[in-house]
Amino acid sequence: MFALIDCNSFYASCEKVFRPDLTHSPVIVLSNNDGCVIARSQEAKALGIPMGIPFFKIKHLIKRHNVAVFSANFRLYGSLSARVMETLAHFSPHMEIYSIDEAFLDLSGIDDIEGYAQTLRHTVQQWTNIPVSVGVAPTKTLAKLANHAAKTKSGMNGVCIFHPDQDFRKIINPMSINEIWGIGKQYTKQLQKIGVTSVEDFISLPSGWVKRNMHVTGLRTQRELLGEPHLSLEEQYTPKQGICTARTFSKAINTRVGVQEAVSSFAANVCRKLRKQHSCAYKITVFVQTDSFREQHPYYGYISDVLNTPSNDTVTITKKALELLDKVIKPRHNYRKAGVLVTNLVPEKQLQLPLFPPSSIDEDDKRQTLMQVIDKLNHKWGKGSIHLATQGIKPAFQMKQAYRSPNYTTNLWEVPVATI
DNA sequence: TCTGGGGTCCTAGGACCC
DNA sequence: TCTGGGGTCCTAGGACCC
Repeated sequence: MFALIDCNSFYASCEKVFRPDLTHSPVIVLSNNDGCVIARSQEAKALGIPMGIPFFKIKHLIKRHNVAVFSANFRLYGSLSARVMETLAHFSPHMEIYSIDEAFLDLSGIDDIEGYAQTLRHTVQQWTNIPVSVGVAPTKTLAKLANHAAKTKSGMNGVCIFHPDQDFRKIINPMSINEIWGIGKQYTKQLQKIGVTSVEDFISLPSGWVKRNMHVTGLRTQRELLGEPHLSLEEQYTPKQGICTARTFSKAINTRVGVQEAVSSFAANVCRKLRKQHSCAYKITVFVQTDSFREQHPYYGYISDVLNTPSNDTVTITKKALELLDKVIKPRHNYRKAGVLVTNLVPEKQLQLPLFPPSSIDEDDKRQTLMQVIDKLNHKWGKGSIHLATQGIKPAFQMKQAYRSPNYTTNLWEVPVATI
């Protein structure tokens, strides 16, 4: 049996952990640049604040209902996520961390699953102060639906179990197809067109139709809903196949230097992530975009190139990224977004050296040491404490974060203070 | 004034090979 | 008039997820 443990309103719950005064208040968390709503506490959902809505459109609601507003603080959420996952690891030797706020556990061999799930829930609450819901079922896709039921149906007490020998169809059949894991906006639209609206409708579709229109992934989803497991627990860490850093600028940038500084920073960030997972990249892509909301014909340009030798060196990759930027940027445009993407990743240790290396092995070693020092300093003193000059001293692309909470758990100067 | 970021997987189609 | 068959690899684009 698979259990899916999902943190309730995770980012909003994180913001409440060190703010007991907000325990019963509506709380929302905003995306980068304080652009739109990406998380809402239960109380905020009840006020009718939709997911993803631009912040400026709900300012009146915020004022009227005294909603607590936070800029996204991903450091804090990452740190609290680790605490939750460590707690969950006590409950099964087999766990898959699926996202920042979700994990699958293998609960095979547990007799009293209901009691076990309740204990798990209370333990996470007590140890981390984060509320979670638990769904248990014979397949991952069904566990997702069980979790959804645990969250939304009254009387479930945060736990919902689909035993294979029990008639859980009564619960899932009426559910809407867009609750199914793997059926998103487009498929929902397509399915509704042919009159398929409930889980039951979807299950009864001929598999030929599903295969034709939703490919093998759709077919897998259908089978999983019937109780046949087709997805297994992925316990092993797999390195990422692509790494990207992209940002919307708080204000449009109309100078070449401004965009160069942004792209330099993104390249540096991508390299830091590459080194963290011990990978090197062959291919680099740079993209820029003008304002897609205000311009009638916004410009989206992207360009890629491959390196002779894969690298995770900030100087090498930044140089290449700036070269590419020069080719893709058009003058007299107001840029609103840019990004750097690296793909064709290979493990650091298995580098294929070129026949005629451009630099000596000694120089490479020196460069690697330099990167290690940079990573250490930035880890200790904060991102960007030391950086290439091309990233700029006072860059124009700085993010807007007017409502950021303290880094309670990761910065000694921001730990909560108790006064008596 | 104001609209996020970072990933995965799958398929179709083109280039190229023998 | 009529134009093979069977592969591989790569890329772009579209779907999905949180």
